[in-house]
Amino acid sequence: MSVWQGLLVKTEVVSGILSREMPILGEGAFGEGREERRDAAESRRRILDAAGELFSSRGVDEVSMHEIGRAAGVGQGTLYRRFGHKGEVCSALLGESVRRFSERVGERVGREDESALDQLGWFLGELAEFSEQNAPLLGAIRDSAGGGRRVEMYRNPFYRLLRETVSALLRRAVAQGEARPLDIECVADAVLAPLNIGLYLFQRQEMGMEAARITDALSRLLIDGLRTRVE
Amino acid sequence: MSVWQGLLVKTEVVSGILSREMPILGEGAFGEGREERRDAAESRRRILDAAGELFSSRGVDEVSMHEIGRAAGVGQGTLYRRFGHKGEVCSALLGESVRRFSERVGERVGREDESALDQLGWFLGELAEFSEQNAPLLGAIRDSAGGGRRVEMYRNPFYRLLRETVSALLRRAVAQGEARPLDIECVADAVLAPLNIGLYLFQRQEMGMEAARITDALSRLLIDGLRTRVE
DNA sequence: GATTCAAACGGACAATTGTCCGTTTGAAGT
DNA sequence: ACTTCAAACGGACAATTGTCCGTTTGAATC
Repeated sequence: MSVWQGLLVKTEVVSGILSREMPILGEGAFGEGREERRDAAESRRRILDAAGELFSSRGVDEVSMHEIGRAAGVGQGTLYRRFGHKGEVCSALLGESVRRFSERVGERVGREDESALDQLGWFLGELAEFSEQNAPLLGAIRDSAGGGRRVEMYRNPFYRLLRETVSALLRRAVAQGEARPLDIECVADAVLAPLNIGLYLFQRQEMGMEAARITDALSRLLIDGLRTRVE
Repeated sequence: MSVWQGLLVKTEVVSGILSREMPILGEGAFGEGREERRDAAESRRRILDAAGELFSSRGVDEVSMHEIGRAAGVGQGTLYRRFGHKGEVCSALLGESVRRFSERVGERVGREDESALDQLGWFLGELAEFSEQNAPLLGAIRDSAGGGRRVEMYRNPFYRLLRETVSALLRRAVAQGEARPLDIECVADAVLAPLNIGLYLFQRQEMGMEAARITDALSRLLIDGLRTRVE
């Protein structure tokens, strides 16, 4: 069971590249096959309700899976059948936020009348804002992706959405002569890396940097750095 | 007990900025206070020997802390007194590699006769090579930095060494007019982020990218991006 | 309504991490 | 050599994660 499993989100980002239905995460609809059985659907809801309650009252890190099961009134088998690990519970709880984020991004990044690099700068700001708002859940998701799940972070649909968005913007920027040529696949990951949740929280909380300082520095480094030289 | 505790390494990097003794990690010498008691020193060695043996025969992820203790012939109390968690065992085992790495870097980055940005490009290549060589231990260290230890990754002396090196190079590049002005503190983290072990392994193994492709793309993005425009 | 069975259920169980605490010991001072 | 005690020792114990498996149930079919 993948971390980002469940709900489908219609994404129409960047000239059709992501225009097909793409599973993101969350509670609810299924991609294919039959619908969830009624008891299964109720367990899912009860688990997520209980988890949301416990997380907001005591903090994500302080709540164990057993505790979630107990509060939801379901056994361990049921809990782990629905959500393979705590990261999946957190991913499901993020569903609504991700949906809003991807819609907001889709609206603006779809337009081709605006500079691609400007849109990329705006996108990085939005992503920072998203991380800021959802830091506890994102942190727990990161924590749960260790050992055999180490690469899961980068294979899930949400990260792929981010990467496809950045790739598409870079592609357009290069095609229109706004940015110099580059290895788009590889650079897309590199552009996203400085906003990984671990580093972001460290800079914000331990180094005491303002959010605007971080996004400004990234814009200057990456966006201005990519821009074709004015000679 | 910090992840990077123990051994001292003499670092003379970049015009004296890191010239004082700086604790990095490892087995052996202590920074201050009395020496380790003989039984404690022997426990440490036995633990590290056993861990090294088990790790190389079965893989880091497949070995538990209890197993290490049993193989080393020490109790759990002793094991956890020496190394607060598995990440610290891995850090200690990395000691020798880190020492060689920092010496190699120190030799070249100390010289001011070479372009700072060229040195930065070389440094990123060395760092990628280091990650490649030590991927299993680095991965396990990353995994162990979760929950309450989420920021530990960025506070440990090894990461600080990396950041100081990058900062110093950026500072010199800006001072000499080779790079345009920028927020050095913030950009140093951003420059290092694309080489974090999780992403690096994903690109190498899952995306099938060659090491040279990754470092080339980073050089073009970051180094060329920072370079002052030729007008 | 009865039959059927894949899916869901729950709770015991195994494995791992990390802590606690009563006992032992190295080494410094007398 | 004897005393002293901070530090180290080991192993039981608590907490958490994740799996297994016998039992139950929803819903499609007859």
